[in-house]
Amino acid sequence: MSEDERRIRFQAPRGTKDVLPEDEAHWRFVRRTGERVAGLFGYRYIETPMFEDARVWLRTSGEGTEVVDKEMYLFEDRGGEKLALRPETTASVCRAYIEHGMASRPQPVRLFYFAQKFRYDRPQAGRFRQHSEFGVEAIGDGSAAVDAEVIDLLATFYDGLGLAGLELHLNSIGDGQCRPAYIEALREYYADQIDRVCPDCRMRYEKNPMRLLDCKEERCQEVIAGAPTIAERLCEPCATHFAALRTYLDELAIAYTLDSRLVRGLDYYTRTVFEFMPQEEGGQSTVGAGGRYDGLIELLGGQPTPGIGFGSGIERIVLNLKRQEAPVPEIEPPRVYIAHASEGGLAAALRVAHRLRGAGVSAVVGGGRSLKSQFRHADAVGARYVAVLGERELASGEVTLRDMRDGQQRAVAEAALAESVAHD
RNA sequence: GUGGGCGUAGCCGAGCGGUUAAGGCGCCAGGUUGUGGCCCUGGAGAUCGAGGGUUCGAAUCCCUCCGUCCACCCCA
Repeated sequence: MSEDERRIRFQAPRGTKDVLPEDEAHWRFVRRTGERVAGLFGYRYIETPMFEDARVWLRTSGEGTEVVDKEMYLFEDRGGEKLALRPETTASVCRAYIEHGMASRPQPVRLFYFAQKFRYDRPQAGRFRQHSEFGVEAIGDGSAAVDAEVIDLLATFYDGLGLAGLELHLNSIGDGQCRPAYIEALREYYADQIDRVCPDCRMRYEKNPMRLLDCKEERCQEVIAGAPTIAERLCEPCATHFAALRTYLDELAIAYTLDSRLVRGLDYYTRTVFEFMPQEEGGQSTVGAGGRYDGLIELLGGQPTPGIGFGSGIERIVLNLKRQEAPVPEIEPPRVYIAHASEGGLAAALRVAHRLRGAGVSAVVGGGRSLKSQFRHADAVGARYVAVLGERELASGEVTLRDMRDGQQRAVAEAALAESVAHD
């Protein structure tokens, strides 16, 4: 190794980040809340590989979408398999549903997950090349009641986190029956206005007309305002489904904003689509989003099976919790810090710590330094008690126990230590 | 993929052509005889993001790259 190579300072790759102990309280709170709420709704845990056959996404996400065209991490392994780092989780879970014959389980199959996703984006605040998300999928029941359930689950999750000010945007984008006709109507409308819109929109007109509605360019707004909406063109079944969902949401007292311009970035969505976003203005706003995907299982080679789910980015949740200074449960510091002096003291300290942990009491053993140092250290890590094991204690068989909160000290038999520190 | 701001020790941050590269936080140690939080003293820790150039001389000026942040795009 050359001198130059030896001096390399490694960094986490662009767009990735380390989650450090400073963030532990937030991350574990989000995780615990997700697990708890998923349990409340009867959802079961699933985990799928971080990479798999690239076709799982190439076949489902849609050509012309950013995710497939330019954001996937594609690679070949040593055996020549064409693989991709998971850019989104739903298709992966659906693949598992088919592979493991979950159609023969009671329907719908309710699943939740924590997963990393990878997209080759240009990073910015709240946007990463690797991010984590909490998500659920309910597969095998096309009823609007399941749509309401999934949205309710996500709202309950945010509520449990104490995230305030999120607005639910809701839309129906129709299905194979009505969407083609709508897209035709949209194209017809835009055909006359095509010279008035931005270059991006001209491209959208060709490749992905639904996204025309999503354009933020000033010059396109007037055109969008006059465009036909999907709402007025939904086929009877889609309209009925959407109306039912709205009734259920009203029943659940879940407020929402109808947003006829809400379009998702993946092609497999049908009917219900939704997004939760903070009310403040700003780019990377969406914290959680999802929708129904009634054709997806079939695209992956399974029997026609309806499904709906959402994903919610944990980095963005944590960002919003911090912005709002929302309280999160603190991480418990070690209960007992075991300070020692002399060699025999260290061995005894290890034994005492082992015994405390066996009794369910957290304990850390001080390093080889002066007692003064060990006390400073104990204070710095926030230990409630310090147990001293020095020559006197080794001789007497009792440890000196100091309550760091009030400074009171007393001698305690080793066997009684766990009990002595158990209560406040 | 496009445009812009920024990059000095783990963190914050002064210096902006010639300094042994401030200061604060944090870390480590000491303030006598086995003990924390406050205070005092000392110490470790900086290829001044990287490479190239201009100059007698560059952390300070120029170029390239990398990283980061913001907006767009897209999305969680």
